[in-house]
Amino acid sequence: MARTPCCDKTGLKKGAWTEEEDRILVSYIQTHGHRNWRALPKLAGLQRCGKSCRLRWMNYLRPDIKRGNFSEEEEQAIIYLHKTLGNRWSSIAARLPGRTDNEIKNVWHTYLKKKAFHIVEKKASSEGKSSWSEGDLATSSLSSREISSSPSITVDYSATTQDEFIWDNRIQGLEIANGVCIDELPMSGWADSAVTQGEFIWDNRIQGLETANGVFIDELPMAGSVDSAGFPSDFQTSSFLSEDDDMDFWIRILKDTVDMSATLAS
DNA sequence: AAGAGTTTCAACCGCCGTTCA
DNA sequence: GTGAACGGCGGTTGAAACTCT
Repeated sequence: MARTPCCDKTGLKKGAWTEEEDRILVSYIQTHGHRNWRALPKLAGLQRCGKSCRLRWMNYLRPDIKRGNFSEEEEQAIIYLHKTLGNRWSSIAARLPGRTDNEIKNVWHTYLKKKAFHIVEKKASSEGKSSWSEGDLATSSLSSREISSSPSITVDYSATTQDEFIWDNRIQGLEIANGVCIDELPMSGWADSAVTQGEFIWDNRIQGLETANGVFIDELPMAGSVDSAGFPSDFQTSSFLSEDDDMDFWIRILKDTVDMSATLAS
């Protein structure tokens, strides 16, 4: 069966938005919000499809959008987060306040990718490797320490409320030291709903860990604004793990996270 | 000055997961 | 349980701006 189009495009305008269209969209959203993107253009009196309105608002008109060039710190953060998350632009954008996924994607493809390659190339050269390829970027054990000699990544985990906020730099330090973002751990799809405490078998150890500790890993208190202190002085930063560590790698991160969470909460 | 080539980035497209009737 | 509607996402496009010759 043919897929239904997102909207009837006959008579709808495409291409660059005019100032007048922007004004209408902003005015409508400020007054009524944007509960239903598909219905919005008709209600606002715009000859655009709902998706186009959403994109324009999310990527350009939102009041919290930060315009202008990316700072050195933001570039370092993108390179580091891309190494960790891959092309998950929205996940990367969620950690850079005021920046959109589209903007980050554009910046990556225009010049940051080359910059990251340059760092990998420099590393390969210092290790006596004669040549490098695009794959090296994805597989290299590039840590934030190699991206910048003094990492200063400003990350905003604003997904949960400030009331629940129990944060200090140790969790960020845990992420940086291990080259991961804790809330991106591969938890979904692995868990066996039948698992109980003590039944730690290969595929369900993560859920077992949750059960044993009475927590949900993705609800750990990691949200809130993080300052850019980078590595806390008392945190071990010399333990970047290779991809070969696989499940043990993740288990160790989760165990550390659970322990840390308990310490912070007490 | 002007035309060609390159870069930038806003916008579009189509797929996918979630929600809801 | 099912399928349509919807929002969100990443890949891609193409016009405008910029640089080079």
